[in-house]
Amino acid sequence: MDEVDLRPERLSDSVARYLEKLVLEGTLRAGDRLPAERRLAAELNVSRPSLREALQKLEAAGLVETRHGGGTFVRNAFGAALTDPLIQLFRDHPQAAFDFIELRATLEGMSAYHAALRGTDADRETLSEHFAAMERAHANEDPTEEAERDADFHYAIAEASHNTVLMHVMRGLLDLLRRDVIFNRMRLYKRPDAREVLLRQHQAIYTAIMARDAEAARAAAQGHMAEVAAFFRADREAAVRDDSARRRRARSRTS
Amino acid sequence: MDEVDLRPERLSDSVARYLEKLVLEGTLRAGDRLPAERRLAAELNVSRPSLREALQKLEAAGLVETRHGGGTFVRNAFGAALTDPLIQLFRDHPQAAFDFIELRATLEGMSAYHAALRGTDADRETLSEHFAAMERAHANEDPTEEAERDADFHYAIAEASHNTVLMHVMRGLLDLLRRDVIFNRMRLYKRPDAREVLLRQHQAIYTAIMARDAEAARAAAQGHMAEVAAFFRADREAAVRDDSARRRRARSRTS
DNA sequence: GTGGTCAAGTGACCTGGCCACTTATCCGCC
DNA sequence: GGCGGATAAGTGGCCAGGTCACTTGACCAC
Repeated sequence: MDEVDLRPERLSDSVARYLEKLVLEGTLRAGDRLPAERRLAAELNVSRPSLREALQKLEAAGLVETRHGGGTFVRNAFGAALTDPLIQLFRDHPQAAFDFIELRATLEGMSAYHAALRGTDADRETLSEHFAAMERAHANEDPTEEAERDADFHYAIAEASHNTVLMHVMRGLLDLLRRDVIFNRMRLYKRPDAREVLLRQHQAIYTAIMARDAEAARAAAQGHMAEVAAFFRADREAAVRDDSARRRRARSRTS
Repeated sequence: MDEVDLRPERLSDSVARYLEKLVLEGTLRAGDRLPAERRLAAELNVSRPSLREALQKLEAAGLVETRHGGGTFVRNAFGAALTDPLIQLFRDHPQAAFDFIELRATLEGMSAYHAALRGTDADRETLSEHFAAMERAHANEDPTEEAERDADFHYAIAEASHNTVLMHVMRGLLDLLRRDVIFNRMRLYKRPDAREVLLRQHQAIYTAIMARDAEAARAAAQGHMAEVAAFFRADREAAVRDDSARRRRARSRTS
């Protein structure tokens, strides 16, 4: 028996869906200003709270932007791509991002370890291909591409570990990462020293697995993630320094 | 000039962020029911509409689910995303249970390690309670109850590790155990020798964490899972023997 | 022009209410 | 004793109507 859900749709949901449709169809274009809440509510024959709930949802989804005394505006549809709810979660709660990296360190270590032990020749071959692709992206100075190939590489290791459950979990974690390309990764990969270091570490993991040295593979993978954590931390600290510098400039201007 | 945004946060957004934090930290667990809107609004000192806007956003993000006359419930955002595919996996490939145990060995090790390092006094207290409950269930010879308390104990360790992401992943995995999708643990717990050994190993993990000995805690947890794997293997072999015998009997009846 | 003031319009937030649905309890029937 | 249906309490869904703070633009004085 398939599960069904006959619950009637919430009013705010159908309103949100209606407005979403208008944006997608192009009836409402980016930059357009929506009618005032009171008016729009009247036009749609719904109460203002219901309309507001719908607008909040659209804003959370990145489709719309509201300015306090100004009005509500349609945003670039492009904006919708970079506002995944889960990503948002990690952005709003920085500690969770650290926990994420810490967990990945352990799982990447386990992946690399078992990949070295149990990887077949076919696994090694695909791994080699992925590593080569990563090197090419690195040479091309294409950070976005490099980040993608990075995720591919790590997933290939998980596959080579021949632990299906680990594979599934890693896939979930890496998907999260992939969707985050724009925020964290770009900043990480823009630093030339970081890109260089990361590539060398990938190389270390790769050679250890190819040499069937399980312990070395695990150590390399964990070291790699430790480095990512360090960069991440440094990135945060750099932001703090920038803040301080900005404050200094601001003060010197006013003095 | 750098872009700045001094607009004050919307009330509904800070409410949403607050509730998000509770879910991330594990204060609100998946399946928990939130207080009624009127009550929760009063507790947070906000109006019901503002709370509702926050809840709508959380629901859109998949963190929460509301049923019309029933209440609002916390959903397992990551856990579900990570473990839902696993249910399918175990149905199609029962032998993936070995992989499951192997992964758990690593994660339980990580949990125990960090629990020993970072666990607070409050964590140790709840851990003690869970361990005591497990001992009671053991003495009462109640396998079902003992298995439940077992899962509780392991989850308490994950909580004490203070890695929120690890916590959610472990919760997803332990839920699979609880729902018995992986193997019939009842059979495991029915073997008196197994129960005895498992309890002793739990004791070892427990004392190591209480003594703040991280390495010992990890070793104990990993050893524990190794033992589970061994029992499981034996159990499977016994099941195979039973099946063969049953088929022989069935054939002899029909002949 | 430039700077300031002022009023209209807007979103943010609240109070207080009604209705529909869900749940559990209890009661009467079988 | 168990089972099905009524009932009551609690819950989310929705609305009306209002206050406040902010933005905007027009207007005015300098």
